[in-house]
Amino acid sequence: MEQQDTSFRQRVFQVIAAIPYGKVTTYGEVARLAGSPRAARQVGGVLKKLPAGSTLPWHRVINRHGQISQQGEDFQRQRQALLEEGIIFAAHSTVDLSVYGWRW
DNA sequence: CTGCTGACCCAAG
DNA sequence: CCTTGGGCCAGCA
Repeated sequence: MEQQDTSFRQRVFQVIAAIPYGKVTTYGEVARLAGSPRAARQVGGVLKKLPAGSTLPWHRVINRHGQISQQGEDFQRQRQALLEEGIIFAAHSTVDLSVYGWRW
């Protein structure tokens, strides 16, 4: 089988790195693809500690409601990044996952 | 080693 | 429809 001695964090990095430009996914999906379906929360924990200069497309990860789970400046930053990829937010800052969702 | 925390999710009411 | 409560699980003090 594949290598499972890689840390959870490592696998999360790989999963997120594979999200195509213009697409988004949820924390739950990332957790599932990383091998721990119930560790959606921890995905956020990993991203929170992401180094500032990371090239990882962390902004393409949102919650299952199609909304940004952050607040404050980070919220604004993420929204900006998504808008620049052509991802459109509805009235209530909602992303249509049936349109932009990755591997749905 | 123990306990607390959280950029979540789901089932019930 | 919205609100609660519980679980889950990796990180870190």
